[in-house]
Amino acid sequence: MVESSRIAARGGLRADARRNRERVLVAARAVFAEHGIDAPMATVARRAGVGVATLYRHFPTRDALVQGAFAQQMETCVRALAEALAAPDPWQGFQRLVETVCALQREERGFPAAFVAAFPESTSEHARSRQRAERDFTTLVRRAQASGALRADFHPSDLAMVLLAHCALVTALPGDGAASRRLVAYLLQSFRADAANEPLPPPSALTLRSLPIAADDSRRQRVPRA
Amino acid sequence: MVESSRIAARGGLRADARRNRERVLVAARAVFAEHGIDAPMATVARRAGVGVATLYRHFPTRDALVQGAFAQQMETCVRALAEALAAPDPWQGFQRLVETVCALQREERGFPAAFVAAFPESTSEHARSRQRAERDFTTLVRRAQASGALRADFHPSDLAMVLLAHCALVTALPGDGAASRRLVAYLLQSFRADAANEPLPPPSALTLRSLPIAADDSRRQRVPRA
DNA sequence: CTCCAAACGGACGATCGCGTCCACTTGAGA
DNA sequence: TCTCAAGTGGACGCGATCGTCCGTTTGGAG
Repeated sequence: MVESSRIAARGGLRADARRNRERVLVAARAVFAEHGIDAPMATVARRAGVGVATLYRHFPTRDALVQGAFAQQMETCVRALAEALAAPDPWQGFQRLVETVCALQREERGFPAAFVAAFPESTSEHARSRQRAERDFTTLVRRAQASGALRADFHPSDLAMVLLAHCALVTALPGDGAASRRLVAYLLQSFRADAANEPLPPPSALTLRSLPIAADDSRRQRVPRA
Repeated sequence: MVESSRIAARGGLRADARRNRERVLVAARAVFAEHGIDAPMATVARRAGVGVATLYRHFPTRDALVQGAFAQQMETCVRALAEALAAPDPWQGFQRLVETVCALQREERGFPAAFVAAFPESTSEHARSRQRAERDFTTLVRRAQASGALRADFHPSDLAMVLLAHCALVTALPGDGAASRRLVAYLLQSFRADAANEPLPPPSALTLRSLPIAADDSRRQRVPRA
């Protein structure tokens, strides 16, 4: 009884199973960072030192694996949003939020694609947390606009736009933080109210939910010109 | 003699070969637009009503096909640059250039990826025209900065940054011109000198040449949650 | 220590895209 | 019309990835 509850408490998995699961997650992060989230499952398995079957038992689909691998980063994003909302100056909060998320995308290679790709899918749990994130972000935007720092015509959907564009930059240019940082800086400046000298085209219907499987980064190889 | 020169004048191809070549190009544009530039060669062949062998004879590699399919758009880009240089107001020229190229990426789906992907490769001819494009663009930037409209810390490499980011947006959101237009508007505003209220991080080493195989858009499919 | 269900690993059949090869067709010069 | 090189099409062999199946191993309860 004591023993069995100890197992249940640790996820109902046998000790070796738990260990393997963890190994797989570590390997997945490494492989995804190196080869993109479309890397062969077998590669992840080999790197983890387990058989494919083991991998598939723990994560039946590639998406499950991706989700597992980057759960921590997602968590960080959620936390960043909470912090942004709690910040005394809403513009500061907004700016920090964008910078934090983009920095995360920059640092954890493979994550950006995962981040963008993760949204469309809907576990009821995920759907709810996503909805909450959107609502919170909208609140943040409104506050920042009310404070006069964020331009009035900024639309919450612009966040998805930024993240998508930024994701591509990071994915396409592994290791080039410079471009990423610069893009973010440009955009943040144009989001300030005092830069709003000209009207914008209408916002897109883009939402964090419901959207785009984005730029994956399968490193395409040039065919050597014969 | 008259006959043979007629053939030579039309590319040295037999009438049916020429016809097929054209069909392939049309099919390629359609297929690339629909499935991304990584679509199976066989799909293009089928759509063109041709055998694979025929396709491969005309275009030995996928890159050759991509290049052929979007040659016209590339041409348009080059022309746009020339026009921008010729414009009386360099800022106007700059702005129109960015808008034109982005519009092109928006309209001809599949082209953005082709555009970005096309640069790294170097036929001597291509290399030269690329170099020229970069030199011309740099000139344009300098003039626009001298006129006082373009912020002084804008760096020519920022163009590549914009195109890359924009490419991802267009590719990921087929049919959503809104996001694309909005991103371009935001960025153009932040490029204006009068928006340069805060310093930027240093520019990346990013060049049009020598760079990134970008976001392809192989439509990844959600695995239906069982 | 014994036992068995949980966990494991890797072989395997299936699918897919690539690019070549070769036997057949056809355009066009004579 | 005749002829043949140019052009064509599709079958084929190769290699990669997927996801499953099944015989073997092992954790841990009794």
